[in-house]
Amino acid sequence: MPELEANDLMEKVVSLCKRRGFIYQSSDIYGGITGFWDYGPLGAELKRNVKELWWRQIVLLRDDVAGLDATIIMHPKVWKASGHVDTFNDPMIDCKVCKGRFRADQVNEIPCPRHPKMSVAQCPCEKTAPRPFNLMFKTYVGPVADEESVAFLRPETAQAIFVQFRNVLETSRQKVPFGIAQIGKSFRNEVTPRNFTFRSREFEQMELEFFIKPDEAVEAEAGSVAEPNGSGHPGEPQRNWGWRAWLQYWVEERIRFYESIGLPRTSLVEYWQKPEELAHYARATVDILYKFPFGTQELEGIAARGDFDLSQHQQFSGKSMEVFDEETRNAFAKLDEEKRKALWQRFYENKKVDFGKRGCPEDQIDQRAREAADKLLRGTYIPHVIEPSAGVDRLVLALICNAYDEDKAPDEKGNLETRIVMRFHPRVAPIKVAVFPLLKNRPELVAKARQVRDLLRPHFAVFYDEAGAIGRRYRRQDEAGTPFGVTVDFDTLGEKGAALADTVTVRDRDTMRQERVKIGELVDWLRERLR
RNA sequence: GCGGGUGUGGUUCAAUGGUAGAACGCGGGCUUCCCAAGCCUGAGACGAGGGUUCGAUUCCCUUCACCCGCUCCA
Repeated sequence: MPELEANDLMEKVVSLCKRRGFIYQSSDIYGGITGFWDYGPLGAELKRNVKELWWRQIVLLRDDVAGLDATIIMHPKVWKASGHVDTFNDPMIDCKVCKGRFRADQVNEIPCPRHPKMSVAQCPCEKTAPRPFNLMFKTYVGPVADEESVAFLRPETAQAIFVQFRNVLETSRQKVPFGIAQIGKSFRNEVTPRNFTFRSREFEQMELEFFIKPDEAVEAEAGSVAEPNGSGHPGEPQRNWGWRAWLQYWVEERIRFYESIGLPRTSLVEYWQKPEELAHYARATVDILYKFPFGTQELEGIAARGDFDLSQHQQFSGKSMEVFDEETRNAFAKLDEEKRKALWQRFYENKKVDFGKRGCPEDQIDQRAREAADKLLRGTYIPHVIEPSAGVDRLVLALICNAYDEDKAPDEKGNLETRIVMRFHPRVAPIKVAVFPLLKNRPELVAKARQVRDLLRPHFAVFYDEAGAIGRRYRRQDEAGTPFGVTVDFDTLGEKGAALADTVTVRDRDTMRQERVKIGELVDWLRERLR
């Protein structure tokens, strides 16, 4: 494709999305609503395919991940424990002059950026009144809208997984290491939704919380903790993997996934956050970015979060989030005294740091860290977690941007015309195969084509079309990204002899070349190419 | 949240203080033996609200949405 200006490309993508029914503005007839988008017929299929492929890859094809489907509204304490309420509930004051935003309770201490000798409270700049600034959508549960009934729409799906950790553990017969996966809607009242669907206020996430043993437990069991070699897929999980190896494993697994649905590796960027960028509870975070026309932006974040989340919920709920791990207990029992002591010490030191970060009272830190280290030696610990967290909508947008292409194709008279074609990977293509009678005014062709449609329909997403010239119908499907077009012609009816009878042409979206395939073999032929 | 820009059929664009046009697309019909062909025909728009005016899609105000730059982004 000739290099398009990024802005032009986005405009073309947005207009195609509307024209072909991938994405519309929410509440379009009322003028739209900022930050909300709807998926039309093709978009809905595309998005479903993405979610199903993720679920298949993460849950169905593995022994060690279980699924979950939790509610959007949860007990408000969930967001207390997670930190979402406190971090974002502070009233903020915006300065209209310097555009700064300050916590209302700090304006007396913070110097004004324009008048550094004065505090924000003292400076003459025009400022807004203090306003609550919380990115969580608030609602009320039950008929009375008072403070008692306040609840929030979840700003991420992850917390539901932590909250149901105990239940899943007990009913799924999983043992650490294992994961819990969930796909679902999340809501953030973003200040500035921007870039089409990239940052929306209502969006969908695909999140996995993969629970692993603390490194000290791994070392007790395996003798040492594997040092990942920096880059590349580390292969099948091993019992000596600590969090670093698991992190790398999931980064590579996820990149492979993106490649498997058609995003070339060259379109992706793997970004290891610098220590100063990390959230306070994160040990490491790797972003997988996609080179969107409007910039290289995050598709997925893979965070090593230690035991922060489960610990928080244990503290706030009073319910234990610990697991008893027989292997760990037995391993520690067999260790010599010196090694056991060394691992105890290391775990204890790490715990002290963690408790400190979580705001544990100074005078309790030491004792609680000791208790946790003692428990570890008896095989009881709070699992650590690796969290691959992906945005469905931004992935769909990436697939659409990646698929958009223009090339030149000859029309009926042989003149070259611009052809817009969505080069979706067949796995994600909304429609897998279109079926056409070559001409619609020949009842025999139409009848046969409908038979072929009915034959394929139980197996694939099929679109049947008999309107207009055959070339026009091919082009329509090019814009929908349909990888295959099946045409019933006169050969199919046996007019050129028995050898071609009951064969159809299959037209390839990308090459526009055709191949004759027997109707009886069509399902298998297509299935092989749609895998 | 701030500043700038843009809002006309599904899409992309025109014109106008006095009946809003086109191209492509879409529906129906004819035609057509493989890549947006042709013929006939049909449906379809001034983002919303207010104001000025005899009359507003056009001028003014407000609002909403989208785009660009800042800001924000657990």
